[in-house]
Amino acid sequence: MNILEKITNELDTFSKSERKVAEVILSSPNTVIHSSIAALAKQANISEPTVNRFCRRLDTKGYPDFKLHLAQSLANGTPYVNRHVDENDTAEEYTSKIFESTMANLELARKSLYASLINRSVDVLTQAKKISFFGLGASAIVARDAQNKFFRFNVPVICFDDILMQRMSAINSRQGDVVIVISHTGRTKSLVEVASLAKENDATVIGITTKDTPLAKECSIVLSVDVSEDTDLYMPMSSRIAQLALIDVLATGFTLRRGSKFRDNLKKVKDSLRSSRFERKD
Amino acid sequence: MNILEKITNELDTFSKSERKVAEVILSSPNTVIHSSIAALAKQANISEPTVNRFCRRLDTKGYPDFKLHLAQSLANGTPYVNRHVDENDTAEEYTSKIFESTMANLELARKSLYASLINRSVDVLTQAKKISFFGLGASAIVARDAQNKFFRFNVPVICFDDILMQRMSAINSRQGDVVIVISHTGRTKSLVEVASLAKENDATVIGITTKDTPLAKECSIVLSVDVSEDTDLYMPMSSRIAQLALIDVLATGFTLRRGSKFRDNLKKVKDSLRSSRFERKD
DNA sequence: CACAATTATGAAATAAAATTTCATTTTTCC
DNA sequence: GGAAAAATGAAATTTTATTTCATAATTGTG
Repeated sequence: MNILEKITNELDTFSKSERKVAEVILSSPNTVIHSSIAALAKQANISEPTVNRFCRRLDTKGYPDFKLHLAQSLANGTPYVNRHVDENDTAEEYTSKIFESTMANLELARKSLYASLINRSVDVLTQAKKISFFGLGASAIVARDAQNKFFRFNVPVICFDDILMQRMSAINSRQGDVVIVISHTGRTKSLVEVASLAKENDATVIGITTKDTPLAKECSIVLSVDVSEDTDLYMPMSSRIAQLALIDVLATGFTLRRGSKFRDNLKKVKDSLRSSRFERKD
Repeated sequence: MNILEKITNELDTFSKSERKVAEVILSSPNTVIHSSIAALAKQANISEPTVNRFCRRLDTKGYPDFKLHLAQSLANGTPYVNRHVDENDTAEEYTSKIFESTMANLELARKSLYASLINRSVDVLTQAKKISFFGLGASAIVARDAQNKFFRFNVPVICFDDILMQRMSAINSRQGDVVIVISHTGRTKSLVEVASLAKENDATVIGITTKDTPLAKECSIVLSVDVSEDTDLYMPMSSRIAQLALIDVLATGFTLRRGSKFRDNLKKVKDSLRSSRFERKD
């Protein structure tokens, strides 16, 4: 794990002096990697051994080793940590925080995905007689986006964002149909029922949700998209963004699997939109 | 520049002994970052001062500083660059590429946003009598998402994703209304017209689009979201994801501006959804 | 090819930095 | 309120890095 996140996470377990060090480090990690242990101790108004103990507490071998870890955390320019929006943030600050935590969440989401499951999902999607996307609330938007994407592939695709239509559609599904159910929480009752109904009617049910949830249990394939919990009131839901990225992945997998003849068709769809646009001059 | 690349590049300019150090470093950089200068000197069969001189030659302050640079080079195998999906990519590969280029695009988008314009947008949004979101195609999804978010704030908000309703709504707009027009290309004819109509009727028009486009010219405020061009057929549009992040930013700014009493209200909306969900056990 | 000039190298000395030890202070818990 | 435990820092020690300087290797010149 990123050592900066680790420090943030364990902030409560630190002693008073250790917290002082932690604060100095978090506020200007880029300075710290160029400071000696003495300089850092002075900045935090504590002694050198305390800094050393602090480093060991974080499972590093000592101060130099700690700096190495810190340097690695900072390698990507800006550390994509989940920083929380604060009441007194300027526009500049909350903009940065939101973009950064969105990126951090995408990183998290990617790590939680298994290539083999994506492969299987693409398999069943390319074989599907009909593809349905179901979502509610924020996830309804993801379902619509998916419909948009797969519609271009010229395959039978539907999308519903109301409970009744979803139920009816699920009941009418049959072997060879693929139903993709999208829900971040995986606990929305009606969606869990829809998944269950679709499964009873022999459709393949793919869940884009968090693992180990009631919804996940009803699915044939679970594509788990883990993002950090949005416990903070100010923090927007990054889950839908991670879900959209996953839709992109599935759509790309679909395109690749279908081969080159199919891709010519895709280009036609793109070109067909041209006349509705103003020409570019450049 | 990455220090490992730098070593490789300058390999010819090194002296005999320096090359020995370079080779040891290049062959197992991960060991080196945990070695002392003495250990490395011994491994390369040269003296400690030579290692030190080698480090300085590469514009680092000394051996410890050199290790820091090395650690950063090794930190993240792949930086968030825009890598293109290739026909022969495995699921693992295209998943990584898509997530990474999405992150790279978010980074780009963030850089193209001006805090002052976000501030002004939040200003007009908090003052607005009515807020309308208009988008077509992929941007329609963004508009819906925005409606979803702002609806929770208990303000009059509408969203249309068909041309006729957008036109009618634009014609009926008046002073104090805010119209947010979303379009990645900024060249969709009907949307440019809608923006123009809304402006004629004294609404404040905020464009979420690319700068210097026909649409941008019609807007009172342009929030430019630059992402790298999706010239590649396989590459999905990251623009909508950047737009969604921007919506998050606006919504957050809105919440912050409205103050604490308003936020209690937000919490109520969140809580009201609880009964539709399965309880968590943990 | 000799031989000065330049450059590269390493042994030893020095300096700097980090760590350990241990006494003192602070906190916690009965 | 006071003993036990934990936290902290001063000083000593150890480890690590750097500088100095003498020597070796290389280069260029006549």
